[in-house]
Amino acid sequence: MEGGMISVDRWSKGSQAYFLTHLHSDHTNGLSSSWSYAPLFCSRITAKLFPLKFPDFNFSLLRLVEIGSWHRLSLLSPSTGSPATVQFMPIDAVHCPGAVMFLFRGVFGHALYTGDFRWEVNGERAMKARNMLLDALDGAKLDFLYLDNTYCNPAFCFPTREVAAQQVIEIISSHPDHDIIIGIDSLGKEDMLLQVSRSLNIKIWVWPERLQTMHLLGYPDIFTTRTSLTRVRAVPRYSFSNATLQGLNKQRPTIGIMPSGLPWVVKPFEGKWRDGESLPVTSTNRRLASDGTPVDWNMRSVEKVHEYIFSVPYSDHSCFPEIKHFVQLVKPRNVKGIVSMSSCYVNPLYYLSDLLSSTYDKTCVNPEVSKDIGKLPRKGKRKSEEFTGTQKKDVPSEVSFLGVRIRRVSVLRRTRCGVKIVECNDPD
DNA sequence: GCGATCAGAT
DNA sequence: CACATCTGATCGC
Repeated sequence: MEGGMISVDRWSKGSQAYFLTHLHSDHTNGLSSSWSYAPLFCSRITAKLFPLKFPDFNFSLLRLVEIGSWHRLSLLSPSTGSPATVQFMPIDAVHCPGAVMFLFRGVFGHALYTGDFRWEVNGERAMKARNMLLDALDGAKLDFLYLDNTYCNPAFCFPTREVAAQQVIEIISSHPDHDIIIGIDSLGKEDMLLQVSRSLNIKIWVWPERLQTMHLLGYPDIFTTRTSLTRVRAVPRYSFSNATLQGLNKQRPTIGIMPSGLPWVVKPFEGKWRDGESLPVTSTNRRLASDGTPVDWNMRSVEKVHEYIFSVPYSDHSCFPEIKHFVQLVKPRNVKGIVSMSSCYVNPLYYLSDLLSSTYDKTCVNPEVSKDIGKLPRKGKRKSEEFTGTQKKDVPSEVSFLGVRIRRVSVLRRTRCGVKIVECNDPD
């Protein structure tokens, strides 16, 4: 939309202020060293890491903002050109280093963009952040919530990161003669590695850029780029594969550990499981209930998904019970998921409809969304079929099994897009 | 030839 | 399915 005032994790031209929640690349699409549209607000840690990703950026545009403080922006109303004030507060998202949510206050009311977040129900940092948010709202309801709906499905329920890290430790200590490969990204899961290192009194190998990140973040000297110093290596997730592990095992006995909220799947599951049949723990497959929704993910624990590979439910995104807890807390009038698919749309309200029906402002609901409230997921598995037009067609089993609503388009691609907030509601 | 965008894979 | 990331192809300049 033309004439927006502020953009969050969205970098196209036309806003007067831009906000970056964290430095994962799916939130920086469109940002580059040559980007220079307007001031960019982010947390202190994000600003510190920023040059690693965008070395030639015009840093005079960066505005580091303190978590827990209200900041005032004087902007111009896009429609009238008259001055308009927006206030905002960054709040700890407890996702990866530097990650924050942004709470906005203006003529539109209160709007919260969560970015990616994990607020464990009894987590110390999450509780502090939760109190900060409630204090900032001061009894007001949230008018707009832009929610990290990555795992907004009751099928997703995983332990705290501390428990999951303990599972990693147990896998490593039960393989005393193996080399260990752990798949991680360019940012995030540092605390898991720290917990492993301390508990087993062992250093952890990381690749050179990652070591630089660790140093900038001020982690103690437990990370190294010298392979001879440790049998535990954290490697980029994209370089972690079945083939990699098979290759490594020709040299030395090696196991891989994949920390993820999603089971790490070697191959997509094509077969059929009878309802009620239990899976062996070594299986890579998941069982479907008769309505097509997955079971067995609840309280899912360590899973050996391959001869050499273990999947551990360590997630930097909130799982469903945490999302539910969060939504109950902020009582939003309007919710929009920040993660969507171009081929299928996971309506973030779907499994929250009971919670939202009392507070939800029906007049703000996109008709597409309101139609869905109270509807049941589609049942059963379908055969894959080319999508056309607007008529209902059969959908791939993987899509219906997630219990999502289908919006067909030509490409199968996940998108995570930021948002542009304009003067009078109408988010996006 | 370069950056932005997209498809595909891990 | 997709956690986030990289590589390679293609498009427009």
